[in-house]
Amino acid sequence: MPKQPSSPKRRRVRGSRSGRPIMVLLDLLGRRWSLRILWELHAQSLTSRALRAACDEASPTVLQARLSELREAGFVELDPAGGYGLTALGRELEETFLPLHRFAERWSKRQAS
Amino acid sequence: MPKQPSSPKRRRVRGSRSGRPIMVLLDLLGRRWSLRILWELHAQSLTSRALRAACDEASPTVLQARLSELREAGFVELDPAGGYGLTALGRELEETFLPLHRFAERWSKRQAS
DNA sequence: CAGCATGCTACATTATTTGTAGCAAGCCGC
DNA sequence: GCGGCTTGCTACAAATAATGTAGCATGCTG
Repeated sequence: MPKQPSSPKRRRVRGSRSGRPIMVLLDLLGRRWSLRILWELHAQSLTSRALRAACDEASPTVLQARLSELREAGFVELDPAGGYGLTALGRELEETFLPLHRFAERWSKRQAS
Repeated sequence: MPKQPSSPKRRRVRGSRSGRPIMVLLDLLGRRWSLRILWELHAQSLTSRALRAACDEASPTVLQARLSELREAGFVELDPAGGYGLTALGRELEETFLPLHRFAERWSKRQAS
């Protein structure tokens, strides 16, 4: 199977050897704080520090890393006058998550287990 | 309360100090392979090894960890006769992601940057 | 200029993930 | 009941990613 035989040059996309867009996206969103960042930016733009505060004071290192990735992906942008915000594309993506909120509420109630 | 560690010496829930369901969910889904697992289980149940194959041969350690978490969350279950599958709740959650597929396709095309 | 906020980086400490090997239990044909 | 197979799952060292704290350079405002 397509495994690195012995010369570990460099991995490909990370999280996906297939490169199928959905896999790439799933992996990107599956990194720590990615979903949370998109979520927190949902209502308004935030400065990097305000975002950090919104994200339970996550370390600036990861936040900055995620922000770079999300910017590169075109979901987030740095508005020169007012911190980070979602792009049109990012907003589209974010809307995808809206049902998640309702789901989470329902889910937490069923948490009898 | 689902999770609220009473000892202040150590970390709290991980990913959320608030314990708001959506934050807990966002954190759970934001762990590596969580989203992917739910995605791969979308069409059919898979044995742990088939799932591993579907997930680019991710290490069984994480897969097993994620599987436990997702089972505890009530999204996934181990069908004695046929491997892992989504629960009704898990299927509900998974349906939330369906628009993501279309989005990913569109996104990959706009990947001019 | 001082005072403050911003985006971002350094870096040592921890935590998580990876990769590989392997276990015990169940099933099948023999 | 013994190989030969598959299953779910675990061990564990090495690699990678995240955390927490400090701090830099820049751009304000007064």
